[in-house]
Amino acid sequence: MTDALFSLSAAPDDDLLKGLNPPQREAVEYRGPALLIVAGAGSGKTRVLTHRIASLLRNREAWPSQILAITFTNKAAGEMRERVEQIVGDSARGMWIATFHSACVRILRREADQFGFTKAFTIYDSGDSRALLKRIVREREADALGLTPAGVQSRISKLKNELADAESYARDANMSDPAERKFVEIFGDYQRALQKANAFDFDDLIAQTVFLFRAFPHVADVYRKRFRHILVDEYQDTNHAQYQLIRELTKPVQTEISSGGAAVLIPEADGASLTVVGDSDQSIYAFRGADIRNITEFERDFPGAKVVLLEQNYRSSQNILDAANSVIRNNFDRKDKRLWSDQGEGDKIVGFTGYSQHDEAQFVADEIEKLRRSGMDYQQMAVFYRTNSQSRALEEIFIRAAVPYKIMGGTKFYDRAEIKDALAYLVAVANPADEMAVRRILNRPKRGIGDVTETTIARFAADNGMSFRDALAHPAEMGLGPKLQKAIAQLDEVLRAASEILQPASGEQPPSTSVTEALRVLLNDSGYYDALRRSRDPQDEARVENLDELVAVTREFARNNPEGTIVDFLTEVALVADTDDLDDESGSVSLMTLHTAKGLEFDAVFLTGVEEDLIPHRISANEPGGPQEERRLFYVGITRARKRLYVSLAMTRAQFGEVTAAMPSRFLQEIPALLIDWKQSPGDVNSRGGSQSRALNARRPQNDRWGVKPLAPGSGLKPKSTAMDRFPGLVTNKVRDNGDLEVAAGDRIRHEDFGEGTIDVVTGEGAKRVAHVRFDTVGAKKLLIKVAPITKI
DNA sequence: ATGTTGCTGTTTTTT
DNA sequence: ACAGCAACAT
Repeated sequence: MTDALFSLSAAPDDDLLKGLNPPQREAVEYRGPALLIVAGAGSGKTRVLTHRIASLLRNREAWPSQILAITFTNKAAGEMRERVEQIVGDSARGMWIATFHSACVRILRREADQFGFTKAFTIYDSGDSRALLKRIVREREADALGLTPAGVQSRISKLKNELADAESYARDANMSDPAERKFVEIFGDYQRALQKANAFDFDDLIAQTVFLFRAFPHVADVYRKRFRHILVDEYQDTNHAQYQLIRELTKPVQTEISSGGAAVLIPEADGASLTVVGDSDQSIYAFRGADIRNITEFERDFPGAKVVLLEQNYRSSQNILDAANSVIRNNFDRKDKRLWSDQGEGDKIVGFTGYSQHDEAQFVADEIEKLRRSGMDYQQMAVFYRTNSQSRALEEIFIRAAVPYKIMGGTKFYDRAEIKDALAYLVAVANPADEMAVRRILNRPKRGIGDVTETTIARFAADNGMSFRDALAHPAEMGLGPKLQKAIAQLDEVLRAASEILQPASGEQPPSTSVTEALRVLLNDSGYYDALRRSRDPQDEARVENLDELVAVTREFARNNPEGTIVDFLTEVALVADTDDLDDESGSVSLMTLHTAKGLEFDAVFLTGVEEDLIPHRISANEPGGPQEERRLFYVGITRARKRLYVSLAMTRAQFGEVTAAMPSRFLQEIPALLIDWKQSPGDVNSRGGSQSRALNARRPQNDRWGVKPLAPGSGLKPKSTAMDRFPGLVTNKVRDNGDLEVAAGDRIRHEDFGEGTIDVVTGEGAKRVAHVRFDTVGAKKLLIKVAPITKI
């Protein structure tokens, strides 16, 4: 890093400011107690943040260890660290660049002993806490009062985000309402269960850190003295607990000394300097407690705060920005802000209306291939949707069309049952107090231990004042059959063996490979692996592969963290969502929800399912501020696009197993008509009844907003059903298998939907053979030979 | 204790 | 459409 060394000694900031516009420079250079950077989409805020940090370091205004930068996702944290490292080199090491959650975990692990936890505490994800609540709701027989685990969970989460606990809530609650009383009992039970299990749920990570700081000011002071510069990204999405955490950290440090019998507070250090970056137009997490007021009232909260506005957009073409501006303008109650660009108009937005979600997906796939042929890489394209369930139709079509894709977020790797089982084994060793984890693995693989035996063990543990885990060491004393005794003893033995690997009795530090080793011992000696391999269920084959993958993850972890412990590993998997893994298995299109898309950018963006009841989502209609938040979500989607933006919808959508008619989203009409080039407008689909194949459709003249020609009575409007009739089995769920079909370049084929064509080339092998076909009428397409409805002619 | 069947609600977004 | 689950059967 000669570069970094050089720049450390060179005249400080010139290269850091080069290429920045005036407000950006000011955001980098301003020094003071509080700075708010209002950063519109694509205005270069990450650049400003990283340069600001670099400038602090270079000018020796701060040591790396005095900097705390908080982001919302691990991915963003990783990117920021990387970019700072690029500028200042290794001195970036000691900085805390982390998410709220991981920063809090670090603090809590250090201080756990102070308030009744151990360093090895477990982090419960929402699945874990729902499982726990399910048990409590059942025990308390709360379903009779209309309390469901999911409902209770979301209420508790909201309360924790407001820093309320069971007691404080009970003070204000209407305790004459039996359901309310029951809820308070459940909340209390839940919190005690967490404490007993030495566990925190997601919301606790933040809230308990705040409580810790408030209860132990001397602990808080340690961090207040340490962090002199605190920077928070995506500030518009902070909730109350996070806000209070920041407040605690930025308080001045005072020392109490007694002088003449009276205690006097002497200021010892100023509060840390706080920089926040955000854009209230991109606030999309109000539903989980984000409070937009944190940013709108920043100047009141931190008097004397400096505000810098970044409005020039360096990402998108003007047409895209115009669309974004015209949409967001419809939100009242916002400061007017207009993004502008000097990059020129760019291409028009392309619109398309499919007859069904599959038709829509086919359009997306076709356009992706067109873009690819024009030279754009797949990894520069993204498809967004409002709900995860919408990804299915897209996937089905993409597989058939051989479009390489990856789904970001969604059903997570770590949510799979076999992975959770494997992790529960590790947790049972690392944190034996976590009864949920031990119970989970009790009968996995099947050991013949059912409900009755489980209760017997729990009873024995309670009677003898030992933990559930420790009770497993005494199977002979529970009056169980010999088979059960043996099963329990074996489990106990396996856990013991793994514990010796991870936490040797000798007290010495286990090698970094110990996690991999322990996991292998646990999965093999418990019989888990064998049970899966013996099974005839074809899904179990995939499960074995997933477990192999998990083993690979532990190996990777050991490589990256030579000092890493089992607790570090479990922290990482608990906090690192799949969205974060930057697996640059390059060359695939990214599919994700609009929420996941925040903070990302792509050359080409497809906004799909732009329909009423989807975006804005039906449920949002009843929530205060809901429709506005949906509009911001749509705005976030639009502003992710650099060059090409597509909006698409379907006239019918299968939901809950039945097909319903869909309406164009109100947000579509907020985009000026002349910005959209409709390849097929909602009007086309309605008035033509879908009688023509899309590929043959010329663009309709735009008579009105959608290009709908007024319908004469009795005109050729066909019953709606024809749209569907015309596309029977465009996507069938029957799994075709052409496995043995031999095709080669030059062959003529016939496709059920696309007609006849000539094969240009065949790529791939085995089940993944792909035919690149030039059809006579619909142009070039790629087809996965194994599943395509084609015949040779 | 475990496997099978038919019923239920479910799909808003996530650290 | 589908997963998850209670009730019933093995």
